[in-house]
Amino acid sequence: MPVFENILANFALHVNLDAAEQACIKSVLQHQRLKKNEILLETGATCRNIYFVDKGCLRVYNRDREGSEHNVLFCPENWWAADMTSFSGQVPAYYNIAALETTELFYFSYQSLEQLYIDVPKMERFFRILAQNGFSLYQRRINSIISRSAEERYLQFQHLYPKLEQRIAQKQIASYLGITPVFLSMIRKRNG
Amino acid sequence: MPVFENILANFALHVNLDAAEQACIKSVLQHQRLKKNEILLETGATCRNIYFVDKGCLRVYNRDREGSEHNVLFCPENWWAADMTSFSGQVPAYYNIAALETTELFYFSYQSLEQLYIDVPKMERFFRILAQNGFSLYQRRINSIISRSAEERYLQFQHLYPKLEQRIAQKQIASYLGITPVFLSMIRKRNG
DNA sequence: CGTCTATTTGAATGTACTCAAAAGCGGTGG
DNA sequence: CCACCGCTTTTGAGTACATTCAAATAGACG
Repeated sequence: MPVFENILANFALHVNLDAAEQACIKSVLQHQRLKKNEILLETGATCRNIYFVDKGCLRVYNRDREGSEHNVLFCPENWWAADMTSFSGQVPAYYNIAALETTELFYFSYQSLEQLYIDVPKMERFFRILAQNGFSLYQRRINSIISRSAEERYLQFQHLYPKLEQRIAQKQIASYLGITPVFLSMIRKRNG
Repeated sequence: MPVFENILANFALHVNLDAAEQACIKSVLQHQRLKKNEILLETGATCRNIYFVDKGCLRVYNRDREGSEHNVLFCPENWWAADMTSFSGQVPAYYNIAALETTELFYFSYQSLEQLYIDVPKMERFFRILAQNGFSLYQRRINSIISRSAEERYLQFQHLYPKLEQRIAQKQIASYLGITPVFLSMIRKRNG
């Protein structure tokens, strides 16, 4: 039986839910467990669910024509993950999503979330705020990439995702920073 | 007297509004005209309004420690502009917003939009979808910056903002691409 | 028309990449 | 429990992409 503590705390960051609303949400929330490297979504498929990471870590990435992968986002505990475009329009996804560790998720299917917007209108507000926050996170990330050197971005990564560096492979971080693993290794050497 | 045609068409992309709802929206929509280089929002101030560009073009940018500016977004006709974090939380802004041309805007103040979410719940949906779309636009932009060369990004810029290149200064585009105006000039030379 | 700013051009420099090889580390099976 | 395999990280050398600085040219606007 899953524990709803983290996800309810997450909702509580933006909306106040009464017991009936919480019950309504719990009744449609689904639960899933992923092993390391398991794939949750593949480019071209439709992103049918929006995921809350209860434990573990996901990465959102895509593969370019040459076949190399680029991470756009890490989702450790208490982050939400989806290909937003694919999910909200129910169209083919641009991104892949995979587990970097053994991961436990809650998720809403597209249909159950649309119904939930009707049954619990506060959820519409919650996901609007969530999207806006994601929006501003990305806006700053763009800022960071266009205005800072790889070394500065690496230090920002450490700040945004405390302790994560110890949990995941360096090549994943390099991919997130937009540099090669070789160059990240050199940066790390410089920074003790 | 402003013409509501463009902005109503914009709402209609995501929600169907009846005459009463439209009237309600019109009654709180405000209008503003900006001259070229006029500033709409400055870093540190609170972003009190969310703007719809009816005519002209805005840029969203910030200034780094060394004093140089970095554009994160251009907003020509039919785009929405705000510092989302600042607006949605009513906290100090990270970005500046300024006009690249003579620009005509519609806008909602924070208070009037919060009230509008109550009076016209469809607007909650509209702005959730808007934020999600912005979110996915940025996600792809990050992808583009971390995986493509400056030259490829320049070609993508031309595709995302057709004709805009003719309207604004090259140094603005260079700032958006995260390169120097000098290097953009070299790229343009190569591409005929 | 003159002034101010933007763009172009060129040379030298620095940042980050590729390729290649060696070293380290984690898991699996004997 | 250790040895081996495969993958990740490190190290080094040479290269490509993008920058800085400086000067010349072109454009915009009062």
